[in-house]
Amino acid sequence: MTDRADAGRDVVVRRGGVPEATVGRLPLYHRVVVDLADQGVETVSSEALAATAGVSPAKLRKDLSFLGSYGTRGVGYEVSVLIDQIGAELGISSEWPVVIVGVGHLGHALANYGGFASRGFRLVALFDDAPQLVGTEVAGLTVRPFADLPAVARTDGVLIGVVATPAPAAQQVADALVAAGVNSILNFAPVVLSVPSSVDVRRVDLASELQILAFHQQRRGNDLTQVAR
Amino acid sequence: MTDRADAGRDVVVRRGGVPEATVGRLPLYHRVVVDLADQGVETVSSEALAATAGVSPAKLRKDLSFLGSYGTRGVGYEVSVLIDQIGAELGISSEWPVVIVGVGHLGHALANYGGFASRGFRLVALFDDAPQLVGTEVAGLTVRPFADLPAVARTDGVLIGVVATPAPAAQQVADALVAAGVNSILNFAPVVLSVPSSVDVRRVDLASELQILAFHQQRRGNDLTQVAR
DNA sequence: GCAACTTTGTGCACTCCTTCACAAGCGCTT
DNA sequence: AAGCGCTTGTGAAGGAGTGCACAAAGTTGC
Repeated sequence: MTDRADAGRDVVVRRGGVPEATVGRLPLYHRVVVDLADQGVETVSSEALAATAGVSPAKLRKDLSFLGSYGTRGVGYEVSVLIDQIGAELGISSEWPVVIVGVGHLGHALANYGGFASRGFRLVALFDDAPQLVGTEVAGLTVRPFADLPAVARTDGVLIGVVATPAPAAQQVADALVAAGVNSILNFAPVVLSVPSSVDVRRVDLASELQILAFHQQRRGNDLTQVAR
Repeated sequence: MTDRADAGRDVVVRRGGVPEATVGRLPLYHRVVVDLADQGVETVSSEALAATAGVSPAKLRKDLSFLGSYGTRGVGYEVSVLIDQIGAELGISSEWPVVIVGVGHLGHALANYGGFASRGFRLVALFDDAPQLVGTEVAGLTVRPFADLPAVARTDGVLIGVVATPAPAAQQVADALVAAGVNSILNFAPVVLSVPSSVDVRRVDLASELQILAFHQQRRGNDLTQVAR
């Protein structure tokens, strides 16, 4: 009866086995501990850190435990150790070359975002085909025509690309990125990109976020009218 | 937080009980079915719709089933019905007034985002205290000093606000929004906002998204070196 | 050097979400 | 009008994520 009951699948995944939900919170934790370090804090308890990050202490401890045991019982976590360990897990030690396609307002905003270098990213190129943009300088980089993508991607080994174009252009931009060897895409265009399964796409969509807020707002409103007679 | 012992634990939550994970996907579904309607498609199966939205058919059907039974067995879903039902669930019939605080590149990009009206939102004001911005016109609206917020919020009944300021200003902007009666905040500043528990905050953070991509990229690379000997 | 105190790390139970598999139901064809 | 093929809707199972509670392990004070 117990033919394959002992198959080692029930074991909690260890090396490299950080749960997805935890991965999603690591950048937040990283930001918070860096801020603490800037404020001169050297040691922090899970309770204080959790409060700052807006999560529960138990969740925070469990998340950190996936990276190893870097806390000191009775004391807390050393901030510098957390920065190093979370950073290592996120690959901040490496320097990922990144390109942005689309230099409208959004592309401008992203290019001028100050936190690239300190988080392990290096912005290597901006692409846009609008004639009035090509050749201009944005955030210290010269805007290049999109046709230059393959060359840049090959030279710099770009694996991560940001799509900040209008919706109609997004799919063919994504296709070109994939063809150029990019296999992680951050998509700000309000479309669902169709890419090979080997490519990882994350979608950031203003309207979706607003609609989720509105949904909760509406539900709250309904509850209130019910509760408040 | 609230102790509601009588909450239907055995019974499947019914009226207004759409699971959070489903809520997060409804805007995506809505966008996809609207696109289909624009293309002249009148009927769609869960399989086709799921493929277009990038989710599994079973998940899609279960998600839609929380809104009611609006499909026809053997045929599929009528696109126009889905638009109406998902729209109703998301509160698109109402028109939520929204304000944006911070009119840098990001604020510009958000203000010029075309999809507000068609998704149940109405952008009622832009705020920024930079002297060179106040009084200028952006996306058909005149940029106003942040001090005008309370008046606008009261007049238009604003419940949803977008924070597109630099990090240092975000917290006090959030405080002012809350004081003005806004209780849903979409925060693009890379900080954790501290707000009363009655206020709903969603955070959109470029760096976090990139870091999650980088994490997977790194893991993929490690796997490859391991697998490929 | 020991006891009291503090805080981590984690097993366990529980809830939430996803996937599977199939009966129920609808339209089309013959 | 009856059967056949297709697709929805949904119970049930499985898996992932969260919260609880406490033992383990470190520090401080005496």
